[in-house]
Amino acid sequence: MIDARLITLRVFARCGTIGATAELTGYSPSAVSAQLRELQRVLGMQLLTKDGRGVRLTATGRFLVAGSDPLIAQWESLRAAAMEAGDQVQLHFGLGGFSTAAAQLLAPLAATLRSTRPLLEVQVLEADPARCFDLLIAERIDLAVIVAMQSDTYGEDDPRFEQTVLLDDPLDVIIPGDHPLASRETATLEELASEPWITAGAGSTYHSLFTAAFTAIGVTPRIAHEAVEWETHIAFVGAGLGVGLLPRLAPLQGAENVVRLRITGKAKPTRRIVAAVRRGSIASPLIQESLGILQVNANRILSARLEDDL
Amino acid sequence: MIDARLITLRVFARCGTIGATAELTGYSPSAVSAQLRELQRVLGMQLLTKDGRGVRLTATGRFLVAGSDPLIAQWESLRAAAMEAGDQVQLHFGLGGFSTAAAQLLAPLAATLRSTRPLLEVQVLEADPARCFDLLIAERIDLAVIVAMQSDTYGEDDPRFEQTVLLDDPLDVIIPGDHPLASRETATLEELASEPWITAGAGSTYHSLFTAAFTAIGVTPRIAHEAVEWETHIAFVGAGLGVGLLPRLAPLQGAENVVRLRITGKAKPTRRIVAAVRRGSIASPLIQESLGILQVNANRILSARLEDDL
DNA sequence: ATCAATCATGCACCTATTGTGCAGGGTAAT
DNA sequence: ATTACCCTGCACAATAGGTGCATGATTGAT
Repeated sequence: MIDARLITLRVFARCGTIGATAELTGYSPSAVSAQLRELQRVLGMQLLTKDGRGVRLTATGRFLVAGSDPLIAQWESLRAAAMEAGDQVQLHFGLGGFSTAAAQLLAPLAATLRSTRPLLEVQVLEADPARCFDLLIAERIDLAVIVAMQSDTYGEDDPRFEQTVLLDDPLDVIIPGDHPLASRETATLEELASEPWITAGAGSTYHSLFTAAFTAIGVTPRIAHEAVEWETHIAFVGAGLGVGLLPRLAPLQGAENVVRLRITGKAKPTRRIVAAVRRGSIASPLIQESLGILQVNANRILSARLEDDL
Repeated sequence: MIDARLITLRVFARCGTIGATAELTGYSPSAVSAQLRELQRVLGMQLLTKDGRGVRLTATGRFLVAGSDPLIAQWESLRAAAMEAGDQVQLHFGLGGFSTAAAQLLAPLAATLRSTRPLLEVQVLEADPARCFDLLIAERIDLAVIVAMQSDTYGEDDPRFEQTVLLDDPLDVIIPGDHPLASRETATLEELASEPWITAGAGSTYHSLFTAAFTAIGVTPRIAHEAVEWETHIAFVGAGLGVGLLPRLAPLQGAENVVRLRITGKAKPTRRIVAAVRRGSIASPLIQESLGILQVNANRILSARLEDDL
């Protein structure tokens, strides 16, 4: 119910460029440009200034964007309360998440919702955590399952979101089958410190997890290779190119010549998996139900592990 | 920036019928109907139910409308703060008021604004107090100058508005020039209690002022005639049909055979003239400036009276 | 009981908002 | 200087959203 042009402005405040805003919102750059111009006209405010070859928010623009956070939250909250009060049915629901989460948590959620709410059209978008937040701002999705990250752009207590912890997913090490430690059940990071490591590209979510794990024990690992998909990681390890970290949730699915070991010792790196929604919307019955389903699934995974560990 | 369809819903909540909503918002009934249907669709809520030959808000609808009050206020507040912070210029400004106020207070205000803000397009709508509030809700006007009234629909502390007292305008009596009291300067209501009275139609703002004045002294006046315009009141009095009340602000403008007397005694009826704006918008620089101008004019009127009284 | 009045809504039609795609112009980087 | 990048203006197209009239349903009056 908040004017779409204001949403566009908020997305622009995140992206900084018209082009990126267009990509994120699904409009063309011309449309974004025209929308923002129109917004300035109806409000009688100058929100943008030319800045080099791009445009930049004015002080007024930044003020408006910052001030609109509580407005959005209040609307979400009102909408949620009305849905709750009226026992109404929602007809569209956008979910976002990264690959493993999408597979392990979002897919079952979507399936369950499809059966409990036949009228609901569920849409799942695979996207990395940062983009998930962007998509939440752009109102392209309503709920995201992501790896918690303390990036410089989105904090845990960002006024635009509310986050709920789903589960802590520990990282295992994967090593080649012919590695000296391959017959072990567990290993410490220190034991593997001098190995050639395979990691994700700098800037990705996993890279920061990776470096955090090693700075915790005061070691700078030697990075031999970079891979994007877990499947590639595993293949690299299987080819004997080095060792790597693999989240417990990511399946090893019959890989040749790769062994997975639990990490013990002081540094036990984990990734925290959280659900994020726009602030205010958490009271919505659909969100509540979804969070419940996610939590149940997360607990199922956790208890399966406990049995596994016995 | 709040979706126009939500505004329409709010207006409907006031009016109760699609037709009245259309009239107030300036749309056609079909458009209002379509808008509300579309609103229900995008929100996935049932807001209206058939009720006889009309429609009625559902519980969800009422909930949503009530909950949207703070949302609107917050937006107005944000908008005002941004205008203030950015020193921006507004380009449209809608004013509303009833006849005397429009003439005595709104006209000078509009004139002043036209000179201080050449870019601003000022629009004045003449409407009675109740309709002014409706027009504020419908966002057709931004500021209204009205007679304070404790009607059943709009209270002084309505969450949708903020009101500022401009001046208290005393009511005088007007009597025919050949009346026994015509040579006096003042009179009490009691002295005139048995006269035939001329008043406004039941339901109008002035009618309630009129009755309030007489219930204060415990008298039920005999109502001889009803008139809408002050000019008609005056003409009736001039024709010797009875006596009437006339606000000090309303000019007697060379009427034949009519004398105006100040009212003294226990009951000194006055009408309180206030400015009303949508809640939150009062911090806007344009509103602030306008209220200042109105206040200056009101004080000018008051001091002119003081001189007059000497 | 009939008739008229009152309301909402569906439909055909139209307008104008709002979108796209491409060309152009200004600015920074190589 | 050349290239690459980003925003914007323009012609054009889609479509959301408007009006007016006819229709159907319901209430109140004659």
